[in-house]
Amino acid sequence: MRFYEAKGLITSARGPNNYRDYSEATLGRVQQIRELLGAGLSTQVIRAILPCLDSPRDPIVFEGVLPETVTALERERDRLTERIDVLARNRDAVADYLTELQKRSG
Amino acid sequence: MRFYEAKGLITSARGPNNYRDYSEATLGRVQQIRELLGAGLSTQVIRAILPCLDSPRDPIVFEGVLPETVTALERERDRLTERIDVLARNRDAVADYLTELQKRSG
DNA sequence: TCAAACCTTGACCCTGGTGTCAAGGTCAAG
DNA sequence: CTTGACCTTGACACCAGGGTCAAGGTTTGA
Repeated sequence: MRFYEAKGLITSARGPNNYRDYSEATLGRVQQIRELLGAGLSTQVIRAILPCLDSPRDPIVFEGVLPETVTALERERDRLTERIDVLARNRDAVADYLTELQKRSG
Repeated sequence: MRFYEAKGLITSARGPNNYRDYSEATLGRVQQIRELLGAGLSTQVIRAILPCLDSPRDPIVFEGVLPETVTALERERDRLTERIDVLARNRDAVADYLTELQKRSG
């Protein structure tokens, strides 16, 4: 999607035709982005954490990371953990309800 | 929010004034709804799973549950688990990246 | 050469979840 | 009674993520 490009999530090289030329790594990233969007993350959060997600043919860079970036990543990590906790708690509630239902009908 | 009421997530009794009268249980539900919305769930999913989330002063009902409802809940439970897996995987990737950074700078 | 198939951009429209604002009804205090 | 604070509804506008469609350029193949 051009939307992702406009948001700075992916970059595309342009041929002399002005046609977009997606690298293999970019296609892998698109998969990751769709997965994360489907999981409820916003493009802002995805853009923040994308650099530390390994994708095929696109090694992670560890040098020259700003302290500001590190604190932002720590914050996103914690927010992800909170989000996971909320979802897990409610998933467990649904699961418990279902097992209770089965216990009563069994 | 009236939005939640329009979506069928909460109900409000009306006094003779036509003013909304939120019960204590409803206020608790609003908290849950906000939490789930913040975690990236849609109001449709929330409406589906709300009935099996216990809230203060509002016991869960186990009788007269349609088989259709049960399968819907099982589906939502599985979708929640998928979502949690995606988030946990990426959270771990961020965390691993951060520890690797610290290892290199330490 | 010429048409079909593809790409580009830009302009729209749509759905969800929110915020705000105006026009009116209701209530309590002065 | 009157003023101000609250509530109601409906109509907006907003942002995010996405889809579609027209107008124009490019490539490919007949």
